[in-house]
Amino acid sequence: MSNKNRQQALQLVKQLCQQRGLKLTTKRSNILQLMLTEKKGLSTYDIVDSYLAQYHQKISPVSVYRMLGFLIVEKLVHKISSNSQYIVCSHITCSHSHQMPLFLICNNCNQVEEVDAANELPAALEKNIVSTGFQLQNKALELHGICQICKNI
Amino acid sequence: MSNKNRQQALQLVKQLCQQRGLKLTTKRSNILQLMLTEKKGLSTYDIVDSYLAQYHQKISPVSVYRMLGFLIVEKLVHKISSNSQYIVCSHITCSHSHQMPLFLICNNCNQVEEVDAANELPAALEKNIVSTGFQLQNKALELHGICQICKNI
DNA sequence: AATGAAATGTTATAACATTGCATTTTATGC
DNA sequence: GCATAAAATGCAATGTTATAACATTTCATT
Ligand SMILES: [Zn+2]
Ligand SMILES: [Zn+2]
Ligand SMILES: [Zn+2]
Ligand SMILES: [Zn+2]
Repeated sequence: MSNKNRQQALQLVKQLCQQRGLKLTTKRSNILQLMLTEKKGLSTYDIVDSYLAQYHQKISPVSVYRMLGFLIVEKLVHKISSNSQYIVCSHITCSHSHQMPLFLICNNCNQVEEVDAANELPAALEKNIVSTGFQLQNKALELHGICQICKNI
Repeated sequence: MSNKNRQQALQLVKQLCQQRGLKLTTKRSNILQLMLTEKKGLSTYDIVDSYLAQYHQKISPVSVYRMLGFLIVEKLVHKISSNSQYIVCSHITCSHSHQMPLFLICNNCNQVEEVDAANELPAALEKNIVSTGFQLQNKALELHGICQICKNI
């Protein structure tokens, strides 16, 4: 994300936190900024390292977990559970709500692209499981493969 | 899985290993049997505990990882990466090959049901990602929710 | 300034996974 | 049968991801 877009995103998040009565503390903000500069998924410990590099300040993994927890609850960040990494929600700059995000995770470069399930996909999925009586809760799909950039290298 | 079906599955796996020139050692077989008795996903360490309880013999986590690795390579076992658990492939008793398995994982009881994507689902998924240039590799979908049994409790 | 709630720090530990090397088991050629 | 090599397993150490328990700091409210 470009510097300008990052500033804009941060501004919007600030507003949003104010609306919700939440505190976007310096460290929470720093972590979010840090994540906004990356299109890649980051592990908790990646963030710890990156935080030190960027802000010349140590932060403990425990704190990072807690701050990620905060950001996830507020739907600003997603956890990619298949590889224990975290990304900023692609909808952070818009009010757009999710229905069924698809995470396209590159096994080569770790980039994660978040797109929305469109057309008949949600219905097709539902149709596939309705006979089992299973009730879907987490509707995000984590898809692993090779991104366009890596494919063309 | 019933005792009879388990014996049958084991018999088939034995044959299959012979065909492929693989050794289904006692411990590998024990682990597979152990997993066949469960519809739940098991973690590596669950298997360590269960192995001790069933066979009165200690086995190290490292060994379990290796044996799971063997079973996964041979497509007899799946890893559910979103919760680090392992299940026997539902197709173990048939020659049926996968195209796109759906793992329906109960967040309450941990049961995993493996069903095959049917009808327009694979095509719908492909249609959703084709414009991104992303090339899907691992086509399994891990879906979290509540199973029928837990829903009705 | 006193108070209390939220955030953050600190330490320990749980849970999941891999590496490297030693030993045992098994298959194979002589 | 026996030597040899390869495969499987054991074992110790370490790495990675995550949470629990408790202490301290920060900050708004009174
Ligand atoms: Zn999102
Ligand atoms: Zn890539
Ligand atoms: Zn399967
Ligand atoms: Zn259940």
